[in-house]
Amino acid sequence: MNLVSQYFRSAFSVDSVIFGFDESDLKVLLIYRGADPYKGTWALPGDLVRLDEDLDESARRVLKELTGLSNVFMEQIHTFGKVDRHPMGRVITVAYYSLVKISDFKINPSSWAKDAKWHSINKIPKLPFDHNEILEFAKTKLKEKVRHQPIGFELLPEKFSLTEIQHLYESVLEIEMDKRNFRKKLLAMDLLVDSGISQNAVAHRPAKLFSFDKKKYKSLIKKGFSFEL
Amino acid sequence: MNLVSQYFRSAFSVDSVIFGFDESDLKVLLIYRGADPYKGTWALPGDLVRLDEDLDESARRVLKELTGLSNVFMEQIHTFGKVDRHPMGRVITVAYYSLVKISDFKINPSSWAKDAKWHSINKIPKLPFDHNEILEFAKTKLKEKVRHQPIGFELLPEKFSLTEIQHLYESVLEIEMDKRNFRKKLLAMDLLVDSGISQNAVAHRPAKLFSFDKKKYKSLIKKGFSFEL
DNA sequence: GCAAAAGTGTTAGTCATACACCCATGT
DNA sequence: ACATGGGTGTATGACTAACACTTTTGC
Repeated sequence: MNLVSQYFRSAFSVDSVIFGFDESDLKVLLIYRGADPYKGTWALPGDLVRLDEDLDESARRVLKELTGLSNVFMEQIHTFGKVDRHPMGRVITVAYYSLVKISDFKINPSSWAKDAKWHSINKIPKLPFDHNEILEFAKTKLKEKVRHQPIGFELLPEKFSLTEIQHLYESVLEIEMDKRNFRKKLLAMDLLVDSGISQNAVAHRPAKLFSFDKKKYKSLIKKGFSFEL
Repeated sequence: MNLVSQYFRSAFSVDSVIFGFDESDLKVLLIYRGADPYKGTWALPGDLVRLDEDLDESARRVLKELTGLSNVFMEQIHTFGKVDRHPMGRVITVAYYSLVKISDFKINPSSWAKDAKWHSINKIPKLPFDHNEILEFAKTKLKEKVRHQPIGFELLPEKFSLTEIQHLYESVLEIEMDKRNFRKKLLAMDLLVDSGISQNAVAHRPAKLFSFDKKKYKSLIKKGFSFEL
């Protein structure tokens, strides 16, 4: 048996955990599978990697086909490679997660996805393949990352209130945080700019809206600053 | 073109960054390739994954073939999948790192490795494929991990002095640390047990030797303790 | 007795935590 | 006027960082 017949008989896929945040709730975008295997079940979006595309490219293609979005925070999580994880043959999958602003787009059903819906992170159904395991890895990775890099903002609209960002942290980390201490720490980093705008039409004192100063963050990084929340 | 002919024409490999520590120096085990491609160059040990083995199994097999060791700390780093990274076809590689005690074994040259040698982390030659990039990822991952989990001990003999473990941290993290503060913090965690033994035949005051109490660590973890250095 | 690394405490400053009331708006 | 969430400061304890001299051994 030569090398080609012995080894070059496998495939790899990418699967994406797409996180969004809405109404104080962390959400994940699941698709309703329109193709076998597991046609007709909720699953993570993903696809086989084409022979002529890089892994990261492939993950971005999947995201773009589904959401139309392309400049999005995305990172590799882990690769899952149990022998029998895929019913059609030896397929390992490289898992990615990405962070999107829910309000930025409408979902485009595609060839492999008949439908797609946001699912609250606490109400995830049983998923096919090893997708529940992948999702657990994604949550853990997001928890670690969000404390050491200012990626939470990727999930919020351009302008947001301090309470919104706090709720985001609380729901990602699954802990409660003290309002005064949270604000003190976050504002002390000097990475938020007061937009001068406030909420309106809310039945309480309107909150000031801030935005994240990406340029300032990058320049602070160069000076040795390290984000931590 | 059906699915099999279109996609099931690729392979995947595992590559291992095997770290060791000796004489105050972090080292990496490189092999001298005995097979094409890149026969006759230093490279990371690795092999194609067999169709009937899990990814992690495969990484452990590579390590065992080379060193004979099997109960070793090992963790996945990242998966590298540029289209043209391998000259023989579409091969993505899943990179792992492991931490071994250098004194525990002698290297076994194997089918794919004509020879193997420890290379100081600061003197790594140009490596084939994307192996230099993999090594950089491994270093970064190790730096992050060693601060949040007591894995440094995996690189030291059963019994070690406080100065040895400090040097290990210094060379992994590429920083200098204060002797008194380091000891205070480490001993305060109450994870080291004084073996009652000291160094001998050293031309200075002999150091006490300690060992790491794995059981105690596991029980503290359950109570919510989190390691941090 | 000299060289070499081991071992050991205190102080000052910074950071994390805990905590409660008044304010602005819509209904 | 009431309900709702927005906005703000202080005090205490914990942790971090900086720093220098004595001890034990081999040669």
